Amino acid sequence: MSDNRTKIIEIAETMVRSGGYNGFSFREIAAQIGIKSSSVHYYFPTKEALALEVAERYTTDFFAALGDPNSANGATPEKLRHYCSVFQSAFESSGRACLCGMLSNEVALLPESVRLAVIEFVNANISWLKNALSPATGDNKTSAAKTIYCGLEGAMSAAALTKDASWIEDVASSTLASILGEEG
Amino acid sequence: MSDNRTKIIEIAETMVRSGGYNGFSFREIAAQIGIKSSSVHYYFPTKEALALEVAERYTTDFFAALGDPNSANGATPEKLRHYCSVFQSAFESSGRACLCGMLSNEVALLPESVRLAVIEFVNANISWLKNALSPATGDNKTSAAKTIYCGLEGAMSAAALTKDASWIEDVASSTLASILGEEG
DNA sequence: GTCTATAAACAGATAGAC
DNA sequence: GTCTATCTGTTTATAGAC
Repeated sequence: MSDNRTKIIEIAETMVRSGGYNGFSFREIAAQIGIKSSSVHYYFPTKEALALEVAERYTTDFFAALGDPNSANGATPEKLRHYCSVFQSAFESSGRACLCGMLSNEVALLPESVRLAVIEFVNANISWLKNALSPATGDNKTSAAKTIYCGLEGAMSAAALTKDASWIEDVASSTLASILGEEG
Repeated sequence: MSDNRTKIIEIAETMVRSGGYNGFSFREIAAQIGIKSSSVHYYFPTKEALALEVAERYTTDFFAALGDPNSANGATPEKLRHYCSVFQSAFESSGRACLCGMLSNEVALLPESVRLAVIEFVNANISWLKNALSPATGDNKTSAAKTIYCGLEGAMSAAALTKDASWIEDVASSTLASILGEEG
């Protein structure tokens, strides 16, 4: 695996998380590495191919950080707090919003393959949360999962806008308090 | 007020809500009206000026739909349900995400005046919610307001991605149930 | 108020030399 | 694997005719 190939994906991720799908270009990625845009095309024939690989790598890394929701280690409260902390460090290490949260808003201009990758990220988050929630949540498991996920995505967006990580902390603790409270 | 001026703002709003700040162009707006891009420049000298007016009009219309949070008509539960319904109809009438939620993610590429307009929208939402929340919420009023706002923004984004309005319904009812439950 | 014409920059993408 | 050169189309924006 070439070093430049990895650099391209990393720079592209940063740029997408700053300006969305239309916010990155082969020319600017190349300039940041010190090569020409045609060399970027050597690794990724099209913009769609590059964006897709960025989304897939982001999803892989994100779920690697999350770990197994069915793990015997830790009960529901610990698992949910861990989930929130992954969002928090995703923001704090970059000062940027979630890649897939960013792309979600841009459905209309995404190539089909990228759109499907983003939907996959969302579905995987809901699944993870449903597995982490204890049976006591009952019939509302899906709603609870959606509420946690959407709250954190919205909080990351507000945190990026205001450059203030406390949005994520506040939303996380408030949301978890009510959901865990209901579980007793 | 010229008819075309209004059309320009309306089309620009639709386009920004589809593809963000980089997702609209003078040429395409002109084409949809049936004029030339130079005629769009007659009304709005720069892209920044147009985007700013779009954001301001969106904010004005949004808070007109919300009404006065201090109104004597209706208690906290009714006010909060009304707040959620405004997000819901903003999605259902367009199938698109929130204009300011969209732009929030794109801070890095926004002109300063537009960035400030988006922050103003966010702050105004938090203020509205804090006024609508009953004193019983106590010290956590700000966190509760942030949680409601971020949850709905995230839900609008997911709804736009999946073309499924139920995200907003689910997050709204789940979030309100816990906050109103805490208030007794 | 709308047009033509144009500028200067940038986009994604390709062909072919080295 | 990286380069030069180039194509085609797009962007924001301006000058000036009508």
